[in-house]
Parts: sequence; structure tokens; C-alpha cells
Amino acid sequence: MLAPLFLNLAQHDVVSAAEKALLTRVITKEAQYAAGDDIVAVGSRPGRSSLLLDGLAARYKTLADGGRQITALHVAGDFVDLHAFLLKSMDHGIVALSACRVAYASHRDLKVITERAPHLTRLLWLDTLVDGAIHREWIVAMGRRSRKSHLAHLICELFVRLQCVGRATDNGFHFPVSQAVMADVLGLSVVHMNRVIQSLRRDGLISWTDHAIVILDWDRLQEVAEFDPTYLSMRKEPR
Amino acid sequence: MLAPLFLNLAQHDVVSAAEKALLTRVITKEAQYAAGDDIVAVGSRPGRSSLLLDGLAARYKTLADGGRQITALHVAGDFVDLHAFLLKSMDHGIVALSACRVAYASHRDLKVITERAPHLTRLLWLDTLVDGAIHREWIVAMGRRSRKSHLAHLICELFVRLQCVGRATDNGFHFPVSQAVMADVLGLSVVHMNRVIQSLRRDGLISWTDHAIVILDWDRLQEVAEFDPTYLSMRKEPR
DNA sequence: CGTCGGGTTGAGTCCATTCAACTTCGGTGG
DNA sequence: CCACCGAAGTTGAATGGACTCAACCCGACG
Repeated sequence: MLAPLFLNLAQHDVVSAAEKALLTRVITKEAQYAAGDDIVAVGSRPGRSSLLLDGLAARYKTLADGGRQITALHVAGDFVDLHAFLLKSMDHGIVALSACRVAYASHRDLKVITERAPHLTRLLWLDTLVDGAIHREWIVAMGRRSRKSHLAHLICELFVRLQCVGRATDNGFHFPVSQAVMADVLGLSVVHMNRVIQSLRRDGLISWTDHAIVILDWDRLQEVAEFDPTYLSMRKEPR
Repeated sequence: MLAPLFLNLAQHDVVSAAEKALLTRVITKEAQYAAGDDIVAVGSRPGRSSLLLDGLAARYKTLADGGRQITALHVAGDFVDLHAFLLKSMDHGIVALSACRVAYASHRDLKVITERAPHLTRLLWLDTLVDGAIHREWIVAMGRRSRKSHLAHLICELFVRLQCVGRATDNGFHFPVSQAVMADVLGLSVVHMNRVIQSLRRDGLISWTDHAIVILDWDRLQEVAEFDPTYLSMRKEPR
């Protein structure tokens, strides 16, 4: 059941059998969410953290004028609100973008891990640090990339992350997300989002139909995106 | 010497005398940087993490076309590259925006902390989580706020963070940063950055002269910014 | 006195938004 | 069976935001 989490952690360093056993003992209580459901509500103080086993989820904040900005996308194997373990209070919501299977780890158990399993603690800490690295890359994309390059970058990132947890094909991935949601990711209007997507299609870089993205020219897509996966820390080394 | 760090950590939870002593033992080797110097170079693999004792610093990434995006601003008491302890390789640079005093903690010693001082480990982890929360707030500002609101939000954030470490006055703070650098923070051209600043001035919300920002109307500034400091986790509770 | 970095202003162009209309498609009920 | 509906995608036209290019001001400094 925890296969995607193990794949995720094992990208960065070796995960011992004892550590896997410990995680297996601690992570329980599987639940299901439908697309559109809130997995974690803004302002709540969850006593547990949620591990995404399947599906797509997003962190988001809502503004006074009703506008929404998505600040992160999550795939299988991501601990979507691990940060709440120490932050305590949710400053943003987490919504299921597709049907999601989720399991939970109580904060009590996570605390025990920090007291008894320092290496595993570092791996979990690292997981939140990679989140931060992705945030920084998004800031760069929003601030200094063209919209086309931003979208290309996002597609590159999702492809690589989904491949790591075995959720992509050779040249694409299932992506049941509307253009309106994508507009909330890039911070654009729906109309312009549509035009940016079409521009990538017109260039022959991707196809995007029937909830599936296919990468038609990976090299040129990376070039347009200036994509360098270093920030994802996908290198196994002692941490 | 470590007073700003202790103030920083103590916002979130009690820091014991033993923990302070441990940090004092581990953090050493003060150094000085001039404005414009790189404190940490992109692509490097530092064996230590840098604590900012005094001055302003920024994390940044550079694009192929020479464009620069600043992804974070750091003030006294911030562990500017604590994340490198586990991320290992720097995916971005860190530059001194003013004269900076810095001290260091070796990654070897930080590892020992994770093995022997779980509560302090959680506090350090939390420090990186707050970084992440700030990143998310910046993403929202870049994506869905007006430029004026974005700048107002940034000023609110800096004011609060500087107050926490005793580096602000009642109604303002020293801020020796050029408009060109600010443009790299907001992702704007210098010309437009100038116009946004003037718009806040014209509204009577701030004054900004001689490297000092004065907040003329804190309530209205917060309103324009839709500033809610929750994301900074400035509440002392067991972590 | 000249120069240079930083700030300010104006004009023209291009990007992104809004508003609006129209299509396609799957679902639902008469 | 088909008429209708709503969600998602697409397109055009007009408005306003943000960019570039260019000029100019000013104080610090050599």
C-alpha cells in the first residue's frame, strides 16, 4: 500500500527495512475523496498528516475577491500536509483534483519517529524541503518565465515526479485536470490559459486531450522550459 | 551573538537553556560579506549552513536570458541555507543585499543534533517549514494579487519579521535595497516597480526614502495587502 | 567638473484580461 | 429517442496592465 511513498523517499536515500516497517506500523486508516473534496480544510489544526496513495491533489489559498491560487500539486507518494505536524495550523486548504486514496499518520507517532529514528526523521524533513525547492521553482516561473515556458516547465516537472512513483508512461501521463484549475496554478485567466496551452500544441511539443498529456518532443519541451531537475534532489546519497 | 536566532526560534516554542547552549557550541566562525557578495554559490555543496546575524540576504535563481528572480528575503536570525543540510546541492544562490555578518554550523554537527536533540531538531525543521509557508504566500501574491497589493504584502511581512528579531522601529525599518532588486523580487521591470512604489506612496500608505521604509497607515496597508500573519506561525506552543 | 548608479517620467507596443459568444460533449429527463 | 442542460473548451474584440526604449534628474564620488 505504501509503495509510492517508499519510491518517493528512496529517490533521495536508501530506506532500510526497519524504517519501512516503522512507517507501515504508523500509517493507517485509509480514506477516499472525490474530485473537489477538501482533504484538509484551511484554518484547521489536524492531529494527523495525510499521505496521498493515489490521485492528484492541490494546496490552495483563496483571496477576498474569490480568486484562488494553487501553490502546489501533489501526486501519489506525497505527504500532502506533513508540514502541519510542526506548523500546527493550516494556513491553506488541500483539495482533491481527482478521486484520491489517502492514508494517515498521527502527529503523536511522527513525534515518536523524531525521537527514535533520526535518519527517517531526516528523510521526512527532506521531503518537506523538496516541497520548498519546488515552491522556489514555481516562484521563478511565475516571476521571470514566459507563460509558455512556465507551462512547459510544469509539465516537465509533473512528468518526472510521476515517473518516479511509476505513474507515468514513456512519454506522457494521465492528467484529469480542467483548464480552469490550471489557470489557478499559473495565475492566469481561463481564456489566456487556453491560449498558452494551444501555443504549446501548435509548436508540436505536447498533445493534451481526453485528460491525458502526451509529450511529443521531450528535448524541445525541456529547452522551452529551461528545465533542470536538480531541484528535485533525485539522487540517492546519505542524508 | 546568537540573540536573533534565539528570538527567531522562540517565536514558535520555548527554547531550553540546554538547547541554547548546544547551538552556541555548534555555531561558530563568524564572517562578513559586503553587499553584492555571494554568501552561497549556486551549484555548490556546502558542508555547513549559514546563519545570518546581521544584514539582508536573498535567495535567487538566474535564467538563460540573464533574468534574475529572488525567491526569498532573509533577515537577522534566519538560517539562510539550512535546507542544504539535507538537500546537499544548492539549486540557487544566496547573495548579500547589504553588509552581512554570518556564522556557520557544520552539517556534521547538525546531524548530531538530529540524533541527540529531537526537540531542537523539530524547531530547526520548523524553521524550514516557515520558509516554505512564506514561499507559498509569495506564490499567491505573484499569481493572484495586484502588483500594488503584492508590494504591500511584502512590506507587511518584512515589518513583522523584522520586529520579531528586534530590527524594526514602531512604524518602519531600515531597508537598503534598490528598486532594481525589488523588481527581481516581484518579477517586474524596474520601470514598473517604480510606478507601483509610487502608487503606494500616493495613497499615503508608506514613505520610502533614504533606505528606510516608514509605514504611514498600518491598518490600510494590511487591508490593501490582505495581510494575515498566520502563515508565519508566530505562536508559542509545544512543537 | 564629469561620471555613474539610482530614481523618475513619457510614449509606444505587446501581453493578458474581461466580456461575450459559440461549440462540443456527456448526462438527464420528457 | 431526442430535446435540453451544464461543464469544458475555444474564439474574437476591446480594454487596461506591463514591457521596452528613451530621456532626464539628482546626489555621491573620483
